[in-house]
Amino acid sequence: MPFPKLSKLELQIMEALWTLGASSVREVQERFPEKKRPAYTTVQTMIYRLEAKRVLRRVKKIGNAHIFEAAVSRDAVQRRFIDELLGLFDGRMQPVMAHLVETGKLTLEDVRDAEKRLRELAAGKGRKE
Amino acid sequence: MPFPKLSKLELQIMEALWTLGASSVREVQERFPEKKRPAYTTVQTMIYRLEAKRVLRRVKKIGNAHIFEAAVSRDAVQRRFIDELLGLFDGRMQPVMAHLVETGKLTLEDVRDAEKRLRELAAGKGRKE
DNA sequence: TAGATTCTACTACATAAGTAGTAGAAAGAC
DNA sequence: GTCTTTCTACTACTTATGTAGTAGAATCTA
Repeated sequence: MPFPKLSKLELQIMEALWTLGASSVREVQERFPEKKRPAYTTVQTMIYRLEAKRVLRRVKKIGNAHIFEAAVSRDAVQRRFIDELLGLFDGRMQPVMAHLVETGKLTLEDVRDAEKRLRELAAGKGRKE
Repeated sequence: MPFPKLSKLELQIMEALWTLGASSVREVQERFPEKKRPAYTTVQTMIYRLEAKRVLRRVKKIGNAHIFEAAVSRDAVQRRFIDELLGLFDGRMQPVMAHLVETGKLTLEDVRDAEKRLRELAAGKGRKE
């Protein structure tokens, strides 16, 4: 398998890297909302662990600080996450969708988009894009 | 807050209880596919822990075995899970939906249903229920 | 009722995840 | 060139999670 599972904090750190691009520990740390900002060394530790897992890598040095960048794509990781979650629900999407709609997480546009995509898929089913 | 977060295994155990209704440790254990079935005492331990968290409770005894039942609803737990997931993605639903469609997790029916619900909500917006 | 079976109630232990402190090296400020 | 700041590289500790063994009580079976 391409890469291991990421925990919540790890994912937050990756989010920072995906958003900011290559960054230092400090930059990642400061990406956390002040209220729930972990200590500098906490972020550092997590980054080191992610490095060990090959999920990110150090690309260069600026001043005395290392600069890190993501080594896996946001999409790949998200897919993995979603699959895990669905696995837990045993694929029963109905309640999931219902909740998304009720909480306004899903817009009509999102849904229409999905519908369009589904239609396309249906039309070309059997083919491997 | 009503109840704590559940880990993956814990969730699987709850799934068993939601599906089977009040059950013994043995019944829950046997709900796992043979290949990845944890030891009896593993399930027992998890059930005890869930009991400590008040997520389930023992309701009676049959023979020398305790019978447990869920003390929180499947819906409530699922909602919580979904919200967590979204939080991690920072609410960006588009990739989530895309992935669901691509992997066939979402049917056209699911989507149409959501669309209908959204329309209803839009029509009655501002109103509660 | 004696032996076999099944459970309970504990205990134990490994790995992961979250959190952070410390010592000393490097760089920046003047 | 010294003083200050900032980082790195370790180390440490706590809680959660997954996993399961053991001793002895309770129940079932002949």
